[in-house]
Amino acid sequence: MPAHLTTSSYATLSLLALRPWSGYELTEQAKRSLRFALPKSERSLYSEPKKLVEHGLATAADEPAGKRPRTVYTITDAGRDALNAWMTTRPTPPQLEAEALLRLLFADNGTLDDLRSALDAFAEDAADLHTQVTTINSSYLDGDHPFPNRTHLSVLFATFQLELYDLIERWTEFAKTEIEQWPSTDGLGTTPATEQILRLIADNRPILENRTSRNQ
Amino acid sequence: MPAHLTTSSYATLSLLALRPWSGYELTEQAKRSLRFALPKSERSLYSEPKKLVEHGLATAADEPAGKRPRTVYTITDAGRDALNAWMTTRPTPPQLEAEALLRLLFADNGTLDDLRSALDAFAEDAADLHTQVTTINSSYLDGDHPFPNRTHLSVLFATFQLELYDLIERWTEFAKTEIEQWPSTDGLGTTPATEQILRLIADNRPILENRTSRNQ
DNA sequence: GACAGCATGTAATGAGTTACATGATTAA
DNA sequence: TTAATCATGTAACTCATTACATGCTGTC
Repeated sequence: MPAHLTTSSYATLSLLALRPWSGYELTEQAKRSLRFALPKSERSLYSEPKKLVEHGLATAADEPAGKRPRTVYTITDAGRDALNAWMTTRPTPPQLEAEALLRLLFADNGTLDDLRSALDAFAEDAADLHTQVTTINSSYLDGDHPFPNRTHLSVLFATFQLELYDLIERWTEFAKTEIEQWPSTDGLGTTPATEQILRLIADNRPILENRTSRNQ
Repeated sequence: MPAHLTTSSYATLSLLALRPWSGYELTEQAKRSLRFALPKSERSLYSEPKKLVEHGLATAADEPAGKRPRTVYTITDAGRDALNAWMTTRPTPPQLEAEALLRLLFADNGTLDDLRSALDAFAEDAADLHTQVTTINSSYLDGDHPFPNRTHLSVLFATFQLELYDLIERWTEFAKTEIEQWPSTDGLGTTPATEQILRLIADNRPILENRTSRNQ
């Protein structure tokens, strides 16, 4: 009995729905697109297609490139059906993994400078990703999309990334302004600023808006 | 040679820096706080403290509760040093896992209704998390924090979550408005709306602001 | 005193990452 | 022709999740 299908399996299947790919091509493609929605499935895509074949959702064909073996995977009708069915199910909740936030939460184990560096790195990484997404999408204006009839999807998809990275950059600025007031990382407890933020939270009012540019 | 220390190890170590915990308590605590920065370390926290002990960063004491074994872990000086050192290193880039976004990227394998449902679920999950964070933090106003002298950290930490969930809710609204114009999920390619968005991206101008409330 | 639920932990399984190996292709 | 890099895949290992086992605690 083959193992159960995971989100990574369906992501792989979704790629196969576009066209047949070799294992290597799948990992490359995952690095480009899947990475922004399912980062973990980047390297594991050598085992996923095999699982799909076991389930009858794809077929494997050996197409040696020279003397090297090369396996090309193709989706089956059953695979398309499975994909259709998956599309009707409820997606799992979003999860953010951000080590920089962990550093903030436990910042009292380090210095203020450590915390500032962590926040700077957070913003930098977001700016990098921002640039990547902008570059790729700008090229679509020149008709450079690998699947031109899917541009409407990938562009709407990209808007989320851009907003997210923008948020990270704006929030980081805010956080850095807040900690400028701190004499140290530890033991401060409920500072006046903390209390103001807590009131905003309790009243469900926006925080960055109310505290940014109102210089401390 | 014990296995290498991961981010989860340091997260565990950070909790131990607060006070000693049993294995069970650690997993419970992880569900509360760590979950928002490092979602994966929720259940794996039974093996992490053992690894810390192997490295000499924590000690394990058997404190049976009745006849049941119960192991309580305590951080060592070497553990605090390791934590200090970790705090000076660069955090890894943030990663978002969002199956709902995957559904959007490959929406042409399903119906428009499937896509709408996925987006609704995305917003709902964000609203849920939003409520959770608001509830917990509101209680801090009544002095209800388990580590009162750390309130400044956990509240600033929470502001990021709130902004993120708010973004998800706003973006979802935007995305739903965009797809209202679509006759189907597949084959649209570069629609007029898509092209306008692409221009905003290329010019590095904000997207939601420019397209929301300008009714299509 | 029986049942539900909390507290506690181990074991088994499956997923994801890293390291490695090796053939093809291109640049110098 | 050597070196560098790309394309291709396997194997080993670590990590994460799930399932399970068992004892305590309260309550009706």
